[in-house]
Amino acid sequence: MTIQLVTSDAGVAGVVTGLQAADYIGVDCETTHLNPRQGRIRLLQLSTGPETYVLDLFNVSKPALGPLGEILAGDRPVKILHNAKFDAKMLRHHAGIGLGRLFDTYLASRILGAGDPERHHGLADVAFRYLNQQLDKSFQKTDWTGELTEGQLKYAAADAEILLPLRSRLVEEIKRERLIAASRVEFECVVPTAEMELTGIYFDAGRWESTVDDLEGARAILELDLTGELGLALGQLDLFGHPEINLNSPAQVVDAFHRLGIDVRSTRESELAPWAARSPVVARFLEFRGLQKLLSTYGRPLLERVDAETSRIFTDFHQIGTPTGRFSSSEPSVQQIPNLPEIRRCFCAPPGGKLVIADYSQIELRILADFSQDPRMLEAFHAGVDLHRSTASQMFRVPIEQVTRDQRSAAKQINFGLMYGMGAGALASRIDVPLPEAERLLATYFQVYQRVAEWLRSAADTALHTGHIRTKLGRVYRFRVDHQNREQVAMIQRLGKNAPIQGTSADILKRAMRLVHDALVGIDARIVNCVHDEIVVESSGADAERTAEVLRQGMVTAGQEIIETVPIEVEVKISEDWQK
DNA sequence: GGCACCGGCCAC
DNA sequence: AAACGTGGCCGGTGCC
Repeated sequence: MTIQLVTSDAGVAGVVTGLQAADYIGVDCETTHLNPRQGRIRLLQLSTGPETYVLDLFNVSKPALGPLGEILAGDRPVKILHNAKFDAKMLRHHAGIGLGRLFDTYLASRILGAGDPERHHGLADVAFRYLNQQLDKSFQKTDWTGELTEGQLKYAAADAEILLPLRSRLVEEIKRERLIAASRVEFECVVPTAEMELTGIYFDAGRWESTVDDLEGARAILELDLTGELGLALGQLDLFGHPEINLNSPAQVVDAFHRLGIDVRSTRESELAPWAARSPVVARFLEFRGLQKLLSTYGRPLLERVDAETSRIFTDFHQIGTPTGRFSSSEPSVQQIPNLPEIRRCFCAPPGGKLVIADYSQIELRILADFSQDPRMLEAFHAGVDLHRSTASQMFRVPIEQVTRDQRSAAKQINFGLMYGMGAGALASRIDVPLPEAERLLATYFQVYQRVAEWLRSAADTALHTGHIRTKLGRVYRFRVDHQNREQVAMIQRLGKNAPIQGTSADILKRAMRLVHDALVGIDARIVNCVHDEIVVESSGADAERTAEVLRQGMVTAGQEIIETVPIEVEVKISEDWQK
């Protein structure tokens, strides 16, 4: 292979010529920082295999990259990258370049890894696993701002060059494991995810600050009160002779409760809740803990995440964040923001804009209906009736309009719980009935939905006996089964039921992300968040209605592509802020 | 001081 | 006691 170093605008034409005939090109960036807003691209490496071009972007101007941008944005040649989200963000932010058709060796490796937590997926790990080749990553964290060394250039070129043979090997594996459809959806979701991260979520810090002040005031009063009462019970005094206790220490709090005759084993809410009715101190403690959770996790930490210039929060989305295929998000996680109006309303559109919020209606139960082909469940969804009400009506043999609130609630608990592999014991405690009653309810449920019962059984069996499950798209989750370990066997049986459903839901959301992203071209709108069955788009006020229609259409289409026998419903709302 | 673990709890 | 799946994050605790 040869390396061609390009250090001026004049050199770009030669690169374009060299790349045009290629079917595949390896693409990689070296940057001065991992965060696109804090660092720049130093090197852009492009490899056809025999030829590797290394462009020094400190010395090549953005306009000169135009023709190269067209190659990168197109469908051919296919771009091969390792963790393309990173390069996509850098190229979009600093060079205004979008990525077209791509193959991501990182995501491919994760898909093939099928959730194995032992496997690592850095480029060197993947190159070693699939090509048996040692890759030197010691230059990765060197200083990319100054005069570049021969070693740095060779390292940079090698990273791009290896992507071509790596793709070939990974494609063989993907075909062998029948993971083509899942890979395609993942690859096509990279650019929407990258752009969502770059956009960030607008946040009203002023509003949140005043809410935090109020909550802190309320917490301070409770803290004073509880420290007095519980600290006194403990008999602990500080230097000034005042009662002392750490309310954040479950051990100390349990101890204090014991001394007050409150016989609890832990301080978790479900344990304390029954006492709260009789004991004001327990009630106040629970109130304190609620505020403490809110403030410690979301209060100041959220404010510190707000970018001062843009008033936006930039989070990391992990496209394959879980073995089932779901996204996860971190620093901060925007998938676990409490569903409280005073918090959610701070995630809003910038002045003059709108948030368009769309979520799938009961997508996991629809997936269960599709997998099981249960005639009664299918019929309920086709008729468009309230599924939980319909379930209750059939279980309790009452007309649908006579279903009581408790009956519907019990049916709902079962509908949801069974997808997680819930047993009679868990059901009994959730709906507060004796165990035999819960067992009877489950038996009745399975008489109504016989095919659901069969599917759940066979899903658990498949997991246990084949050691893997697949989603509708064919994504695989593999587990090691130790048949001697009873707890683990039970766990795998529950996973066998849940993972295909949860994973299929993730498949659908990712497909939707791509369809929506593409359909929003030309509309003043961009995706700002996604939460498992929900996509949030920020738009201008003028384009909100169009955005809503595009969003609904994209999500429905994605759902219909992947589950064909159950209607898909998407609820869409236009709002100033992130409220349901 | 950093790391791992735990109890606890937020989202879907 | 734990109890139905997937994550991330907090403060406390104990270890090196």
